[in-house]
Amino acid sequence: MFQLDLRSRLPIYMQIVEKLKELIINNVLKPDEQLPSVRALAQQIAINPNTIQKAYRELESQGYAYSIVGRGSFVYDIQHGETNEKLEKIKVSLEKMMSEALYIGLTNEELLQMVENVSAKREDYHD
Amino acid sequence: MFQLDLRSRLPIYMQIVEKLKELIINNVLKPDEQLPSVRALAQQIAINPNTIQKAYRELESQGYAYSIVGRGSFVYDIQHGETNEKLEKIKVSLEKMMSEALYIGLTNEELLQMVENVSAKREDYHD
Amino acid sequence: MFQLDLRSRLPIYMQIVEKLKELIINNVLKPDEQLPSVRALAQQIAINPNTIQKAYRELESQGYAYSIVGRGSFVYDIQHGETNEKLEKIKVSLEKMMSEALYIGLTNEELLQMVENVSAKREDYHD
Amino acid sequence: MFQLDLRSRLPIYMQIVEKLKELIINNVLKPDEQLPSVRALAQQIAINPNTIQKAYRELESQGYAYSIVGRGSFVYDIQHGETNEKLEKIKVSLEKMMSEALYIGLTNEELLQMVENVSAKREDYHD
DNA sequence: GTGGTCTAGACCACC
DNA sequence: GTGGTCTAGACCACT
Repeated sequence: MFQLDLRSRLPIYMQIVEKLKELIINNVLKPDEQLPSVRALAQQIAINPNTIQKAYRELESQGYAYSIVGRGSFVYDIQHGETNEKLEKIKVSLEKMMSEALYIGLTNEELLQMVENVSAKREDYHD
Repeated sequence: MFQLDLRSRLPIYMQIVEKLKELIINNVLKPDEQLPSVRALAQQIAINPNTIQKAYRELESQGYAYSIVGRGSFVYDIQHGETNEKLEKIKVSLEKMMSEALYIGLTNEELLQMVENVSAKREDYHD
Repeated sequence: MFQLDLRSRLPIYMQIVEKLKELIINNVLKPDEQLPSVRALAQQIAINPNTIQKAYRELESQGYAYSIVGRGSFVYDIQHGETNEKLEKIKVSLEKMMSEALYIGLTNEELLQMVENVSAKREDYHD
Repeated sequence: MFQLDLRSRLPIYMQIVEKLKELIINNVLKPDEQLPSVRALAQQIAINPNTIQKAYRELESQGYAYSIVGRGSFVYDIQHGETNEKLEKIKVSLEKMMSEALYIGLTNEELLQMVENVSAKREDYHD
């Protein structure tokens, strides 16, 4: 589940952030569900607890989780937050990346197909 | 043309890479066209030539340029190369980013609209 | 009345303190009026009595309540006490916060308007 | 300049954050001005560099500073950012604190005087 | 020399 | 038990 690449340029704590965001976005971890404890996850993937905590803190400042001392860390229900700024930023990044993909050889049809796949996948979660 | 953000977290050489990629992707710099010389560009944007060189090396390793000793650097005609790996990578990134955008509130319609915009823009370049 | 946010970073006992202070400040709980008993409040909001007790102790040490063994806890009539220290502290905090608000874009007019609103609200309580 | 209270409940790194925010808000540290380096400040106030870095990171996530590897940390020009959410939050806090101050015994006149003082102080900086 | 990452290990507050 | 703070010390990328 947590396959880290210790040699990657991407810091370990960011890799953990990415993995967890993916689980949250794909609704594997649901709003208000508890994340593994800092110590437990640290032991499980054999990483220093401070690194895990750094990841959780980053997740928190990105609005994907919240922590309560003595209780644990939990998935933030994004419905409660304002996401307009984030959305604008991600739209800019998306456009750049789409342009690059088309340049490299992705066809319009393939791109549209991707959009449909992703959209369909999301709708499943709402069942 | 080269407006760098010296305050960005993104290293300067990577900003230069991004700018050049954008020019290449948007067909401003065409295949086999010569890139500005390291010294010329360094002087133009008031940056250490070493930084420019680093950017050009990175551009090369990403498959967007090639250099001929004693002649200079040129835009790589990506059609000639194998882009499957790159394409697969970018597709993975694109899917992740689309999922995230939908998660934080982008609607399917807005996403489709973005795709159409980007596609339309590309077709213009081919005129 | 006691809507606690179990997801908040603020410890539960401090949330209770804040709520009670709000009720006292807004004259809902009047001087020398009895506060709900530890057990009653604990049951009402489904929280461990120890936590309530801790809140009451904090309220006491902040000068908003006093307790009589065997009788219960009561609202302290702050007019009777020395509030100079508290007042000085809160004035310092207020100035800091006002400066920050102005720095991030609040206008003088908006700030004045806020003062008028708060003042007007207080005068109502005296009716 | 940096008088820390090691026995305070407020973590050291947050005390540093508060001090620096104060300097920024009061225009002592101006936009794009360089903050002391992590190591330099750590040595100056005899605190572990990691703690300073944590403070700088927090300052960054609050939108008051930005850091560039190899260059240093700098004051963020808040004009560039969107501050509406922050402003709404601080307005709520301000109203609560004003109510409390009036309850403890601050008069309307004193409160108005404070507003004028703070406003006047800010206008001076614009000269 | 700059900020950033990571580890190992200690101690604290909260519940 | 939970997350949070702090230290000491090593190593890396960027300029």
